[in-house]
Amino acid sequence: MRWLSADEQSSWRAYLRANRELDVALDRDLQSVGVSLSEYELLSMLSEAADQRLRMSALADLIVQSRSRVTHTAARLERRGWVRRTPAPDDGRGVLLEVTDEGRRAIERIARVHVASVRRHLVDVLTPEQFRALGEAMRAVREAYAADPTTPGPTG
Amino acid sequence: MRWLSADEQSSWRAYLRANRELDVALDRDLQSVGVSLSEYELLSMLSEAADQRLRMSALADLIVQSRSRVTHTAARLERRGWVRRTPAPDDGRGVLLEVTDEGRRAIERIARVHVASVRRHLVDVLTPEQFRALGEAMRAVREAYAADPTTPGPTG
DNA sequence: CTCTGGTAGTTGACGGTTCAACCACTGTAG
DNA sequence: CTACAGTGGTTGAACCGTCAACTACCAGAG
Repeated sequence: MRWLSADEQSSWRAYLRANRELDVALDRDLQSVGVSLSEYELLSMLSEAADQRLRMSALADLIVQSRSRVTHTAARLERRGWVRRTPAPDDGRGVLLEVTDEGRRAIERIARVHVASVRRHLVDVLTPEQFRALGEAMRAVREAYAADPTTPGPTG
Repeated sequence: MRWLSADEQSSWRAYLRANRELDVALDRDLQSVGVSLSEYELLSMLSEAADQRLRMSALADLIVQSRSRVTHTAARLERRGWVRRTPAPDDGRGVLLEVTDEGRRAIERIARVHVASVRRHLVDVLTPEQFRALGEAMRAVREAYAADPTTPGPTG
């Protein structure tokens, strides 16, 4: 069994801790305008979609969340009037989620806060090369994950 | 207000998604031996400490979790007999958490699974340079976070 | 047509995290 | 000594995510 070298250990832990700090910082900034990061992710994917609507399952895949979680999150956003459910025309099982006008206004407002937050805590604290390298590495992780047959993803 | 460029957007999203995938994969592997990632982090920090004991607050800072969360997690691990609370000798408010013999055995067993998991989903899917660059970037994020006066950390 | 296996989404219970109080103790000021 | 602000840690309720079950529907086989 191969353990991690001291350097590897250090990098791995930096990743783990920074990750949590970043999460705390981003969530804190978003909470100040009343949404969580996962709610924001859902809203922003939706707002970028053609017609600002997506199937529940497509949404779940995009933001890497379980279907169940998307259902719950969508229900919360629906209660706030930011999102609306409609049956999918082509598939009787499917549901389309779409942004309401009020939701659209909310997203625009929130996006400013969020982008500033991402810059402040991540993008602007790295050199452009560092940030690019980070992106490269994370894309590689995603590819490996997608290619791994034993990781079916959260389909709950 | 400066938005993110297309490249930045792409890297940021890769980070966000890969992050979640990694979390799912690592947690899944750890669940197979009956612990969560945050339980494991607590245990491993404890087992590396001098005398295998740490103050609750020191532990919380190390693993970047709220004090409240550490209290709850420790209570769970205590119920399993892996960890034990003792009053701190030098500070009447303080509590030392220490690993039990049974806990020590459990950690050794679990560490093997976890290291293999980290290698498989992260370290081994990157080139050594990519992984080093990732570590560098994350260390920079941590430094910036620590230097930021408005991020007091989770002290709940 | 029925049967069957698989997909889309929802539901509710359970378990972990967060949040806001809260208690106990420390240490400094008067 | 008392007063008081600050720290260490715990508690319980509310909240969110997970998990397993479930409904409804689709699609292919016979």
